[in-house]
Amino acid sequence: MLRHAGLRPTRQRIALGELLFSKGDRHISAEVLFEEARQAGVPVSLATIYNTLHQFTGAGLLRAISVDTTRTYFDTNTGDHHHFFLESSEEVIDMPDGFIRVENLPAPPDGFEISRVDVIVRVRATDDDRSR
Amino acid sequence: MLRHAGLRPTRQRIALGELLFSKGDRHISAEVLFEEARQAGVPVSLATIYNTLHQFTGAGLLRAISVDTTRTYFDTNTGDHHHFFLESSEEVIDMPDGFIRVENLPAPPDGFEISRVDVIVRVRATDDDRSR
DNA sequence: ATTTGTGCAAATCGTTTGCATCTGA
DNA sequence: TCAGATGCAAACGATTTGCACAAAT
Repeated sequence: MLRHAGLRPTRQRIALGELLFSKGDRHISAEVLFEEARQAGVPVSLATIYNTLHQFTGAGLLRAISVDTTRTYFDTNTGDHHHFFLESSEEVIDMPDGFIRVENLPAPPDGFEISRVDVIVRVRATDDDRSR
Repeated sequence: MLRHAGLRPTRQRIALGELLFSKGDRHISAEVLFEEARQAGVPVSLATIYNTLHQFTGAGLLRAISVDTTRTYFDTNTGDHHHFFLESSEEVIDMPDGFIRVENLPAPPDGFEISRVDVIVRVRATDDDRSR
């Protein structure tokens, strides 16, 4: 898989790849992956986590999502789908597939073509106090 | 306007409000607004820019958009509309109104209600070299 | 042997905070 | 007068970078 993506299969890339892709679809931040690696006994530095996430993204194995300005989330599902964002817990979850259809998209500005359409449905707990 | 929002009309808030709202709909970052204020001869600190942007957002005068993890953009158009994001220039522009219809939205997870639906259409220059 | 990746620590960058000072009501 | 606002500089947290060392081909 790594070799196919033009990346040298190193210890840490293999380990991170396993952490990322063997548990189904995930939305993970660098910090969390770092922590998981640490707990799995994989010796890896935070710098390498970032490098790897970006290389994987460049290779099309991951997709970066911006929902939250403070953190970048990486999505292991690179297919065509959209997300819920739980505002309270700052969690990103996949929207069940086959839903959402974006209709009547306007033409992009002249000289531009669509690269991706992101739909993010922000949700909050129903019984939250709405005083803010 | 400020008073109506429960904010004291201070020199800097008035000045920033004018910069923000007298040029039609805008998508602006703290840094850029700071620069504009500086050039307009408005004495204001960056901290106050941030305070003001957040207060305005809290008061419903602005809306924060996250398209780019590095920066927060504030939109002076708080109505129901969506955006194009020009990947090359990191610019946010409004989508002409009356377009885009999001159909067949799945129900939010149990105990949650929709707070906002954001659609971001990322576009890139047509003649860009696609080698990356 | 060469090239590419990794780890560390320091550097960056946007943003936030603490606190003394000022200002609008 | 005095609560609330501002400015400064220091603090922060996520991410990036420079460079010496290690590992893959």
